[in-house]
Order: sequence, then C-alpha cells, then structure tokens
Amino acid sequence: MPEADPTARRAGSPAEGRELRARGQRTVRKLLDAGIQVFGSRGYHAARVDDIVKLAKTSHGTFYLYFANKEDLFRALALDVSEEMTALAESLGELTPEPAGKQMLHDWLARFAELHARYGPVIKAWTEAEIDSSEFGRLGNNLLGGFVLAFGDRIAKSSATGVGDPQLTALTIMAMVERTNYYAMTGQVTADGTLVDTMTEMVFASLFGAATRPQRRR
Amino acid sequence: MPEADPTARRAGSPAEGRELRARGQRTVRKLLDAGIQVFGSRGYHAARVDDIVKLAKTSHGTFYLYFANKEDLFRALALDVSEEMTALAESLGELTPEPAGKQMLHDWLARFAELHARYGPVIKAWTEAEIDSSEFGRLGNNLLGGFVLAFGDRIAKSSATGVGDPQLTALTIMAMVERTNYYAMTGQVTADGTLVDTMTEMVFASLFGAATRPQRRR
Amino acid sequence: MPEADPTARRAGSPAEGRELRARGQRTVRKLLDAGIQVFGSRGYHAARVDDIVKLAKTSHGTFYLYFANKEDLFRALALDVSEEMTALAESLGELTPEPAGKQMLHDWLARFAELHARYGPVIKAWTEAEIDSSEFGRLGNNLLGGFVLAFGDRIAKSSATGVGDPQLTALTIMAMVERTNYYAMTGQVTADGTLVDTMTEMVFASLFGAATRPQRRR
Amino acid sequence: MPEADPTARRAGSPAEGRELRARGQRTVRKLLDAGIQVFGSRGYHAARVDDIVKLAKTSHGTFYLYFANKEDLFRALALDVSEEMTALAESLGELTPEPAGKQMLHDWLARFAELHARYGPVIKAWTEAEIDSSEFGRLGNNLLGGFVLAFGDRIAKSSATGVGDPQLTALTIMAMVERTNYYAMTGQVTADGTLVDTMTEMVFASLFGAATRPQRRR
DNA sequence: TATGAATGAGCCTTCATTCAT
DNA sequence: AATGAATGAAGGCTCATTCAT
Repeated sequence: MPEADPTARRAGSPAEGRELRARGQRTVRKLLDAGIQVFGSRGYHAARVDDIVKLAKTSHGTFYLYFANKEDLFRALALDVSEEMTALAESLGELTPEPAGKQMLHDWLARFAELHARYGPVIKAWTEAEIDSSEFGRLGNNLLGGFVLAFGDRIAKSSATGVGDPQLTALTIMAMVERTNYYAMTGQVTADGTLVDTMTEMVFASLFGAATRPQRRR
Repeated sequence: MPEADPTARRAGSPAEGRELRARGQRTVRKLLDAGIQVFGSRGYHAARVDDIVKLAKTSHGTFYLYFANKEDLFRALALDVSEEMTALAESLGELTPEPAGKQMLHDWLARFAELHARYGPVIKAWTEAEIDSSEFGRLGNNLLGGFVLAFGDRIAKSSATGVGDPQLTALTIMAMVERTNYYAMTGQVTADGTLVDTMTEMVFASLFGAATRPQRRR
Repeated sequence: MPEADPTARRAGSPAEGRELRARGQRTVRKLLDAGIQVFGSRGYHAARVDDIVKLAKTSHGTFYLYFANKEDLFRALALDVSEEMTALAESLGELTPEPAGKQMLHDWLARFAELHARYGPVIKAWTEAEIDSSEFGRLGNNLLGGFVLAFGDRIAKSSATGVGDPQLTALTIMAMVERTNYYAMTGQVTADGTLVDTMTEMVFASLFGAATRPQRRR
Repeated sequence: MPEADPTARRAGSPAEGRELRARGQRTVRKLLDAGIQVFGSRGYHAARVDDIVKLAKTSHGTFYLYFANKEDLFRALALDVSEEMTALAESLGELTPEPAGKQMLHDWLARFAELHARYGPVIKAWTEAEIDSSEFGRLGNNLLGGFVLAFGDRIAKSSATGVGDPQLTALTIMAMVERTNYYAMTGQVTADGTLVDTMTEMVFASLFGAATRPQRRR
C-alpha cells in the first residue's frame, strides 16, 4: 500500500524538479507539513505563523516568500485534501448485499480512514476556517457534497430499496463516517481496524438489513 | 473588588449564592444570549467581546462585571449545554425491535434535534475551544461519553445481539446523530422531520436489521 | 488677528461638547497635534505611529480608536489644511497698481506665510504622500488649483495687461510663494517680515512693472 | 570581501580607480537608470530595492555588489545631479535689461528646465530623503545655495538696483523656477516652451520692471 | 450597576540585507 | 559577475482586559 507521494501533486514540479529549485521545493514542503501539524494541534485561528515557521525551521520572511499569508497556506492544504477526497468519493464501487459488496465497502471505508488519518488535522481546522470564508465554506460543501452524491448514487442503483431518500441516507452515512474518524483522530476512541469493521456493519445493516450477518442466524 | 460571583453566571441556578437584582439578571441573560449567537456565527476564537457586548446592547465594563473573561462566558454556556445533554442522554428508554421501541427512538432523536437546534452554535464552537483548553476538552469528552455510555448500555441490554461491541456501535451512532444535526444547522441539508425519520431508520436497521421494515417483506 | 480655533472645525463638537466626551476630544486633539509634528520632522513614510503615540502621551490602542490608520490621521490633517487654504485663496482681493493694491497683496502674502508656518509640516509631507495615493494627489492639485484659479482670475481682471497667460503667470507666482515659504520652514532662509516684503515686490513688479517703485525714479 | 568600489558608482568618472569591465559598467548603469525611475515614481522611502532590481532586470545580490545599500545608490544619483546643477549655476551670465540679457536668461532657464526634466525624479525624492539624512540635507542646501549665490551675485552686479536684498530676491526667483519645473514634472501644468517664456518674463520684470516689455508702451 | 476610554502585549507582514551556489 | 533563497528586525494593527467616572 504505497503512501501517496506528497510531492507529486504540489506546485509545478514535474518529476523531481531541477537541482537549483530543489531547495525552494524542500522549503515549501517543510512549511506545508508544519502547517498540517500546527493547524491540527491549535486550530486555524489559534495557529500562529510563528509556530509553523519554527516547526519548519525556517523564518517568517521565507514563509511569506511562498505564501501570501496564513490563509493561503491553508488553502493549499485544503486543495490537496479536496482533490484526494474527491478522487476517493468517485472510486466507490457498486453496493451489493453479497459478501463481495461488503468487502468493497470495507476497503473503501478503510481508505477513507487512511486519508483522514493523514489529512485529519486540516479537515478539523476546515470547519473552523469555514466560518468566515465563503470560499472555504464552498469547498467544504463540495467536499461533503461529492461524497453524498457518489454514495447516494450507489444506493439508488443498489437493491437497498427499503431505505428512504437515497441522498438523505447517504448524508447520514457520511456524517457517521466523517465524525467517527474525527473521534478517532482526537483520541476519543482508539483507532484500529475494529472501527472500520463496526462502521462497515453499521452501513451494511442500514442498507441491506441484518440478513447477511451470520450472528443473526443462530 | 468582588470576584464575579460564579453562581451569577449559571443561567438556571438562582437559588444558591447571593441573588442578583432583576436588572443584573437581565443583563447576564442578554450577554449569554448574545454569546450563543456570536460564538455560533463567528466561532470561539473569531468571536469578539465587542460583538457580544454590542449585540447585548451593553458595555465592555459590564461584561467583565459578570464574567471573568471570554472563556468564562463560554464555559457558562457550555455547562448549560452539558447539563441538558446529560439529562437527555439519561432519558433514553429501552431499545426494542417492536414498533414501540422504534417510536421511543424516534422521539428521543427528535428531542436531540430540538436541543441541538437551540444549542448548536455552542456545540459548534466547542470543538474549536476544545483545542487548547483541557477543561473544555474534558467537557467535550464527557458530553459525548455520556451519550455513548447511555446508548451503549441500552444496546447491551437489548436483543440487538448481532452488533459487535455495543460501545463502539453506540459511538458510531452518536457520531452520525451529532454530525447530521450539525449539517442541518449549517444548512448543508434542510432540517425537517424527514431527517429524524431517516436517522431513526438508520439506527433501527443497524441494530435490529430490516425485519420490521415492511418494504423488505415483499 | 485671532488664531483659528482648531477645535471648531474638527469632528462633531458643536461648541465645546459635553463633559463626558471632553476626554475623547482632548485625546483626538493631542494625536492630531502630535501628527503635525511627527509628519513634519520625519515625513509621511518615515513617520511611525509609535512616534505619534509617544508624543501624544497615549497608546497604540487609543490611536486606532480614533483613526483607522496612519493615512487616516494624515487625511484629517490634510483636510484641515485644504479648507483653510481654500478660504485663503478666495479671500484674495483686487489687484491694482495703486499702493492700496500693493498693501492688500502684502497682507495676503503675510496671511499665507502665517498659515504655512502652522501647517507647513503637513504640506511638506503632502508631497510625499501624494506619490502613491491618488486621493491625496487630487487634494494636492485642488489646493494648488484653487490658488492658481483665484490668482489668475484677479490678474485677468486687473490692468496688468502686459503679462502673458494669466493662469500661467499665476502658477509661477504661486510656485514662488509656496516654495519660498517652504524654504523658510526648513530653515534654509530666515523667516521674518523681509521675506514677505521681498515676495510682494517680486509679484508686484512682475505684474505692474517697476513704475511705482520710487527707487526706479532716480 | 571587497567594499564596493566608490568610483564605480559615479556614472561619469571612469578614469580614476580600477575600471570595471564592460559588463559591470552596463549593470551599474542599468541600476542607476532604474533608480531614477523608481525613486521618481515611488519616492525615496516607498522605493523598494526589489522594484529597482526588477526594472534593471538583475538580482538583489548584484545590487549589493555595486552599492552598499539603497541610500548609497541614491547618493550616487544625487551627486550626479549636484554636479550638473552646480555647473549650470556657474554658467549664468550677466543680467542686463537689454534684449541680449533677456535672451541669455531665457536660454539659461531653458537649460534648467532641460536638466530638471532629466533629473526631476531624483530632485523630488531628494526632499524626502533630506528629512532624516543630514548629509542629503546638506547636499540639498548646497544645491540651492549654489544657485542663490550665483544668481544673487549677478543681480548685485546688474543695474537692477530697485530690488531689495539681492540674495533674498535670488532665493524667491529660484524658488519659483524650481517649483514651476516641479509642477511641470508632476503634470500639474503642461510643460512646453511657454513655461520658460513666462518664467523669463516674470524674472525679468521683477528685476528690471516692465520697461522693455513692448506691451507696456502702448 | 453601568459606561466607554485607555492600555499594551501579541501577531501578521514587509523589506533591506546577507549568503550559498 | 550573477543569482535568488533565506533572514530577522521593525512596524502596523487588533482586541482582551482594566480603569476612571
């Protein structure tokens, strides 16, 4: 399971950039990484450029060489998240009551958990940044919207006819998935495979009932 | 130089401690109400004492007459929420697969939605305030913890044996309930009765399967 | 010759304001006065809000209570100057070759010198501020423009038919008057009555020739 | 670590000191020219080294290879101006009431206007730089002083006995000449030959009266 | 009990200057 | 001879909190 290469999608670096620019590239990455950490631990508003700069072992001047301001760095991070999340949403397969469908769902939720573990801090700060920035707000909506649309679409196409409005169901499911991962991140629950298992059962049961669950058989 | 009387801050406890005169009572209430609004619309950090004071049509001096600082006002609000939420958590009845059990669940979720609609802004800001205040953090955990404990307890006592760890299931359920209500508050979904219905179905199905759902019969 | 009351034209203070507001009024005036001094000695860009605040014996916070920023304070000052200068321009009387006309000119130039002595520092900084602010620029043009128009008008109506374009002549005259006063302010020449006398002679001669000058008679 | 060679900075002195290679010469010239433009359009303080460097299509590092700092570049420019202006001051001929004298005056003013058009931006910034640099201040005084001395001397030697103190008269004349050219530069008046004509008339009339002006004859 | 003027620590941002390549 | 990334001191501005009335 290869870590997505963080270099690949940022700025204008085709493969690995040229020698001379390598330094700048490294600095930008240090700042972005520091940003993830600081936004995560302090939140958007409480995050100080000074914290980010210190963590990245660089200077204020350098920060403003690459980013217009705090918001700009955050936006860069948010865009990254947005892209990866959108891709994930679109990768959701067909929902079927068969074990294969359950497995697919399980894997998808596992990938969501993985992504969330990496970008959770940004997502957490996002909610806060959303507050006064319409752009972030829109991004936030689109992010969720993408998932709800994708999931709702799969529900509608599935045999889970028992549920009500597919979109609404999709929304509650995504609410659960997002928030449970958030709880895991903030340490309010231990994040191990069990969490993904439990979520899978929850979603599966809510869509197809408990029929396929062997325990119910006894 | 009298320390602001802590009892004065609690909106619902006029019995203990020196009573405030009617005028003071009114001022405190105006400030608390303004706090809910401003924390809700701006978030904890971005909320300005000036905003609160202006909305309450009073002055900075008066603010600090009743509250030690911004955090203090927020704590007062948070305690209110905490109390009401705890009471709600404890009021959850027995979970049964019968229609009566479903009805109980539906009513309970409706009451949750009601409470959330009232205190949502505070809950929203809570997440943000949590970040750097261990006390708020604990409050937050306890709040969620109370729900998870109560819900987990009811699951364990129910016939929903098919689910895995009751506590974990309870957590995912509460995650869904909380976050869906949050989405409703931020307008990312229209908040009407349908939402409560959908959540009820989701929870019910995830606990007892789709057996009671007439649609599955055909 | 009464000093123009600086209180009269600023802010919203009808006669002397109310008791409670007196404090604020005083603070604003202290800041404006400090502004004149600091802008004068350091120039617009080099002037530090800190300098102004220290001279006014107040704090940064207070400064921003009354002025949006450095530019705002400067604009307030500039408007004062603009108003007084415009009034002065309009007060120019009829230009005649008679001794009475010369006397009028002399008095008018003396009043100009007086005003310049008071507001010189602001006028000096103006040139600098003009550079990047179109608003200030326009103010500057209008200021000069008012004088040129008024003076040109008086020339056109006078018997000084020998001169070329009245407006152009007026411009050169105002250039001389303004700049000479500036030299006086910066100490490049000692500012006493002789300066006004010399300017009067200059202007008079350039308009009406040397005919009225007794020295030429011999 | 070689101190920037001071001779390198003087645009017109390639003879003394180590000669720069052609490339270096060109770079210095580009920087000086860019300096004139940027100081002119932005003013001394608002001028950014970055602006100069970009306009000169070179780098920060290169800038500091040839100039110790921003002030150093400005000084180089100021010295150029100073020299040319001093030369001009000394070239002023004899002031006589005859047409030849008027012609001489006219030509001299035209040359002043020419020089001002070229170096105006520097002169403009000079005033601002003067403020906090005693050296520039002195330069400024000397510059003006040279003109006043030269002009005063010519007045004293002339038959213009009607005027008062020759030095004072010279000062007001130079004030007019300098400021009118400044107005022309900033576009507050259109700069064509008429301006020089008008100034010539003004100066001539103020020195010798209107006797030679044909218009007065009728 | 209430007011609003005053305070100043703290944070974001700029830009002249240095340094490694 | 040239480059441009990096630096950090300095300055503008905000806002929670205090104080005089």
